[in-house]
This record gives sequence, C-alpha cells and structure tokens, in this order.
Amino acid sequence: MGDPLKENDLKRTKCRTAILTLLENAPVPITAEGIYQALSGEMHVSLSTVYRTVSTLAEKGLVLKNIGVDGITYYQLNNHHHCHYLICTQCNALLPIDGCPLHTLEENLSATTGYHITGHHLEFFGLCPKCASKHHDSR
Amino acid sequence: MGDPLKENDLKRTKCRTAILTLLENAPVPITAEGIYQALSGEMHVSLSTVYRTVSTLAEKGLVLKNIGVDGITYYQLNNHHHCHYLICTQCNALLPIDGCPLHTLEENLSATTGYHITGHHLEFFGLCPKCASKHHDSR
DNA sequence: GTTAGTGCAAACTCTTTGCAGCACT
DNA sequence: AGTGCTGCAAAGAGTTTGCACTAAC
Repeated sequence: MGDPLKENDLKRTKCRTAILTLLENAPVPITAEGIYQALSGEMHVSLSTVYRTVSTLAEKGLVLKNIGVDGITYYQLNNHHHCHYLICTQCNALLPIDGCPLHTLEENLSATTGYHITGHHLEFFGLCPKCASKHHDSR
Repeated sequence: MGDPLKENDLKRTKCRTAILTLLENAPVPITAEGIYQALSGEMHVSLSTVYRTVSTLAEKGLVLKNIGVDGITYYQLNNHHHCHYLICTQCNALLPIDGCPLHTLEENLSATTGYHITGHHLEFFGLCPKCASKHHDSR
C-alpha cells in the first residue's frame, strides 16, 4: 500500500522514485522538460527516460497527463483531487481552482446524448492581477 | 461586409476562399492535415500554405484554433457561437454541445481571484453509444 | 541470473520558416 | 507593376523508439 510502484508491478528505480517525489511536491503540472531540468541537478537522467517513465506512470493511473494550449504535455500526480486551473495568457501563471461544478452537468449530458461520460477538461484563461495592471498591450 | 477576407486586408485567393468555405461547411473542427486532404481533391495546395492560411485567419479572428488531447491542432470557423464538445475517447466522435453554463462561474472566479478572465476551454470525454455498446475492451 | 529499466542517438510527427516564383489588386 | 501569397524543401520543437548496457528483483 505504501509503495505505489510495487503495487503496479513496477520496479522501484532511482529515476521513478525521483520523478514521483518531484510530482508529489509540485504545486502545478510540469512538462517533461521541466522534470528533466529539475532532476538533472541531483542525478543523471535522460530525457527519453523521463518521457518513458511518465508514460508508464500515466498508464498505471499514477500520473495525469494533460496537453496545454501551448501544445506541450504537462504531467501531475493523480492525487484523485479533482481540480481545474486558471491560466494567465500573458505570464502563464497557473492558479488551481478547487471544486468543480460540472458533475451535475455531466449527468444531464449523459442523459441527453447517450454518451457514457468518463471525464472532462476545463481551463479558464485570463490575465492575472499583475499582468492586467502592468500594461495594456498584449503580445 | 460580405467578404471577411477583404475586411481584414487579406487578398481573396483561391486557397483562402477554399479553406474558408470548407470550414464553413465543416460540422466539427478539422486538422490542418484534414483541410489539406479535403482540398487536394479539388485543387493544388501545399500543407504549409494550409498552416499559414489558418494561422493568418486565426490572427484575424476569423478562425478558432484549438489543440486536442491528441496534441493536434483543430481549426474551426469563428461563428461567434460559443459551444463545447463531447469527444468519444475510443472513436473520437465529436458531438457539439450547445449552451455554456460557465459564464456565471467566470464572474464568481473573477471576483474571488482578481484575474481578468477572458475565456475558457471545456471538453467532455466519454464513450459514444456505439463504442460503449460494441465492446468492452479498450485499445 | 533473469527481466525490466535506462542512456544514447536516431527517427518520427506536427508545425514553422526561408527563399524563389506566382497570383491578386 | 508591385506587393502579398504560395510551393517546396529544410529546419524546428516535442515526443517516441531501437538497441546495447545497467540495475533491480
């Protein structure tokens, strides 16, 4: 129970442990490149291993992978705490939003469309207070 | 008024007209590759031109670009009709969902976070009736 | 010792870009 | 005729994969 790796028939390697620990402590989703950069300081790891590891962890349901508007994939621990993000379109600041009002909506949708709804993806975009006040010129 | 291209200082070329027409008649967002394939039957066009054209149209606000969970960018006409999609995770069937219950939510968020919210992205995932009934084995 | 995981480099996909030639106004 | 648009090919970014080597069990 204590070891999420062994529960999924995965060997507990240095790399996987490090990536899991990193994701546990990350307040927001990280990219593969970000994981690679963060781990490079403390150990030797290759970028392809990072990709392979997060993919494996995602398959096992330990990690969630989401593709951002920038087209880059972000990874986060699947702590089963459903939450969405508010993203500043200027500085990319990420603000977690607790609570999700969509479950009742999902039930309605399921009833009207006949789909078996398994999940949803919701993000809000805007300007964080700093960016909104700083300049009015957007890129 | 009748010509969205000229209004945006864009020359009305064969390629742009064809892409706009295609998007007008498309019930769901299409990929650049899809546009390329569709147009190749009736005229000569290069894939890079498709990319350049949709980017230009997107900059002018005539077209909306959205990145899907598959990492591929989908383009659709910006008909100012706000709508979301329900996507089958097995066959990728796309079902438009009219109406959006998030505007009041946006106002609440704006008030609590201080962000100036400019938009959102919402997608539902699930199994369409066919896929749900067909088999229980997933890919 | 056996099997699974890793590193490196190359390949792959989607998208962008430089430059010469062509089409629209 | 002039400027902007297009085609082609090459480059670019992010991600995946083949193969030999290493580490976990």
